[in-house]
Amino acid sequence: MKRPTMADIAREAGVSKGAVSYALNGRAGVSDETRRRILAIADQLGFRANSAARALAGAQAKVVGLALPRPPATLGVEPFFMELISGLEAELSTRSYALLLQTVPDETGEIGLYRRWWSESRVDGVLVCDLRVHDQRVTILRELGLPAVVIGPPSSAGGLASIWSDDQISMTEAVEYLVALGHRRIARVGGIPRLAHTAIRTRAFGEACERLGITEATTVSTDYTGENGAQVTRALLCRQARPTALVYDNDIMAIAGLGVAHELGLRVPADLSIVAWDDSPLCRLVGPPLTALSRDISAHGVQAARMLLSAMEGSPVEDVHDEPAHLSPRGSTAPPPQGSRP
Amino acid sequence: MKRPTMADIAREAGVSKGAVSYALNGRAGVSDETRRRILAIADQLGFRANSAARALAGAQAKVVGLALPRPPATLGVEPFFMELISGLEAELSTRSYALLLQTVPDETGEIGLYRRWWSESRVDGVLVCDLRVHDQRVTILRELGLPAVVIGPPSSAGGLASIWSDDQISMTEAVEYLVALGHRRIARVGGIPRLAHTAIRTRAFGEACERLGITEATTVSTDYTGENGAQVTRALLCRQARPTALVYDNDIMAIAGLGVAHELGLRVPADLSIVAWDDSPLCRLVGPPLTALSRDISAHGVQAARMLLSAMEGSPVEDVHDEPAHLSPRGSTAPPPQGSRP
DNA sequence: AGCTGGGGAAAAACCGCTTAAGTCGAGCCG
DNA sequence: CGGCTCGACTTAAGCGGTTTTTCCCCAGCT
Repeated sequence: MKRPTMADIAREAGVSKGAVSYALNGRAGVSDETRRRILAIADQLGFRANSAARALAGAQAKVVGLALPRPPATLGVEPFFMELISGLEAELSTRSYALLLQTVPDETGEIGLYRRWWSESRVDGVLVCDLRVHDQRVTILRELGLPAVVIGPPSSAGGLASIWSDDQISMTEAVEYLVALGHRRIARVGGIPRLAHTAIRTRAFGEACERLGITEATTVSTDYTGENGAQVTRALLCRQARPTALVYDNDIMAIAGLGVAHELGLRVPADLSIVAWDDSPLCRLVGPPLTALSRDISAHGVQAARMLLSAMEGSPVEDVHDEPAHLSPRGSTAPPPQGSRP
Repeated sequence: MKRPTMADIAREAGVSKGAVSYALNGRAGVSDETRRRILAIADQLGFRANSAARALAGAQAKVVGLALPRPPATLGVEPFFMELISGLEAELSTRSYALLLQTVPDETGEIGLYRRWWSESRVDGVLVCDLRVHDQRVTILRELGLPAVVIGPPSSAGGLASIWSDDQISMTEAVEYLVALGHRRIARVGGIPRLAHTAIRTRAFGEACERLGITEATTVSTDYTGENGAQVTRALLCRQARPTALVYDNDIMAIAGLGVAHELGLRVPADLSIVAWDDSPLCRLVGPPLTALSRDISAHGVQAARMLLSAMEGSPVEDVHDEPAHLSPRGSTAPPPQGSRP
């Protein structure tokens, strides 16, 4: 089977390739009459512009890239990325952009990938996630002039357009809620510490606790995996004065934590309250359903894709401040057990 | 910043573009001496062949496509795809192939996507999953001559190379295990019925039950979502003579089912045994940990990518029969409650 | 001396599309 | 009626690779 080319259409319509190009791209230079004829023929032949040729001729590749900065093994369980991807996809596909995906082992690898994508002209723009506090990637991207949108706090975006939700607000809400329930010993199972949003959450957690007079407020770091979350939870719950409430940095760890609580014979929420961050359907499916900081990640993705598309068109793009995750109280939180109240 | 091109290298080295091409691609036609010089210069300039130009010149695009045939919303929770993707990625990235991802609403959309990918020369090959019993997609792909590997049973692959694990064996193992524990009323919460592997599992479930003299063996269909799984579970457990064991077609629904059991005051495994299919880390994290049919999806992905790569090279590719999912007994299965034994 | 053969490399064609520049006839104006 | 503008196309030059063809030079043979 042979692919039809513009030359075929031109021959068929008795015009030049150039005219066909103008007609197909909706540009001036051909009469409406001719345009219609060309479009009809193109349609009938099932013509599709060869993406390589188009990209080569200086137009866009119609591809955006997303580097996934987590080891492949941990990606599977983390619903965040898949939801983000489906949001991105939803927007990109309507504009017939494709999404190029690649996992990278670390920041260096990611920078190499951007360099390669750039020098191969493989993508028109990229989305950057998991921002570090001082992130080299933004520097490189600006240097390369590769359009990019950062999914993360603008404070670390180094001038690139960014979309984020204010984790400080959400964290504060969670802590206030727990304190209002009567909790005084609250611990946090945090994510990877070098990530910018983790830092923000850690600070917010600390500040909120201090403001509310909670002196026993620990944050323990993890790598976001369920195993690690379970491990840390176990350690926390075996302490002398165990916390009465745990705040997790993602939902997977929260679910793992729930499992550990069961295992140790602690009742949730009677003996232990649990708050998850990110509210995948899973949170509603476990027993008890988890109180979670929920936000619409997929919508986040849609928005990010939109921003990137307009950045690629060259229009100046404003940082977007998406709605912060808000607390959805469910069955996993309650006042602390009697004995542990002051 | 300007991208170095082959012309730049040629000028620098005082040779022609053609010589550079030969040198870089390790083909005959240049002396070792010249080749070394060219390679050195290319390296020093950080040269990367423009992927569009390369694709245009008839070489490969170095991209493989994966259409995700599920509504974006359900993708997030389903660990299967993400694990598959990370496996694919692991293999593809070592050979510097990129993975192009797109969600499609239905089979028609997917066929359209393949057509478009083909006519745009966007991909060198595709991976097909979620096979239907009589799947149109395989016909189209053969017609287009687009290299493809089917992730699913060869019976529905219509001659395309396929990689699969024998779900019949696994299903039989699960049923035998439950029956050996003493269960007599077993129900199955199945996946989307028009998918080929679902059909295979349904048949295997029915046959195994019949062979073992289990007369009350129902299969209920779902759309694989946790919600649907919960719903169906609720209905099954409210029946007159409720089943003492449930076999789920994925892990998400199994977890949802566990939640429902808790909600109804049934103890797992004392009152109800649960078997999950696909063993994401989640299964080990809930309480009790779920007995599951586990297989290495990521390895499956690696293998699939390898097959596709060799199919794209034109070598004949044998169907691969991956190891079937095998039962990992955990805390969610036990003999049925006393009263319900015959 | 003349012919052949072959290796190393230059030259040029080509892939399919975009786009600047050029052509040509029609319409308008002074 | 000459000169101009303008719309509708055509021409042709890239884009950055690959591949085919051509060319040159020199060794080897008759």
